[in-house]
Amino acid sequence: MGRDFFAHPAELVARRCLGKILVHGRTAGRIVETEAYLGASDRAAHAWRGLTPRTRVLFGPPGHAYVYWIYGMHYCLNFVCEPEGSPGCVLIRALEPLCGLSLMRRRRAGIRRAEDLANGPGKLTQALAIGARLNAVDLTLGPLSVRRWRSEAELHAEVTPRIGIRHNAAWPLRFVIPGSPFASRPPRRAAT
DNA sequence: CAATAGATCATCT
DNA sequence: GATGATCTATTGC
Repeated sequence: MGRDFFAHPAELVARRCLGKILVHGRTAGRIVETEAYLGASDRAAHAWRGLTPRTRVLFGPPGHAYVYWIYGMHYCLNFVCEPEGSPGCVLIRALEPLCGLSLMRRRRAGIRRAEDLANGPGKLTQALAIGARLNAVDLTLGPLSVRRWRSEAELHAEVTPRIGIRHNAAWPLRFVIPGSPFASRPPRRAAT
């Protein structure tokens, strides 16, 4: 996807990312779950406090990766959205593994089910080997990129509150492909 | 199945 | 010095 794909409000880009393919080297997966993070109005967003050394990338031009280290253990991957100066971004929360499955299994030792290889923000960065070196890279140049799968129409999205945050916990900014077994939370079984 | 503890460190107050 | 956009293993019902 080119720069124009990312140069829109984060909610819109988050929705449109569903079904797209995230590629890094020989590994790739279909994006099945995303979350939008906004700017100064969104206390859950890193950019809420404004421009700091860490959030510099978020205030830059769209179409770049924002990779941050969290809980002393994990990396999370975001796509910078909106025009330069506006810090909205999209957190990639889960992938359906498509290419390089054996490599992913090696990176995620001990995982048996394919559904568990990349069904969480920290898991997918481990499976695709996404780390601090990829912070601020341009997604339109590679080696990290987002691609369209065939000419798929915009998917219907299930919209829910975001996960794991304290502030604005009710805002409906999480987008999931309905029924996907690769989302970070399994679809609730239908009531009888 | 649900709840919880522990790992562990960059970032900002 | 506290906090956090998490994951895994373990415990308890």
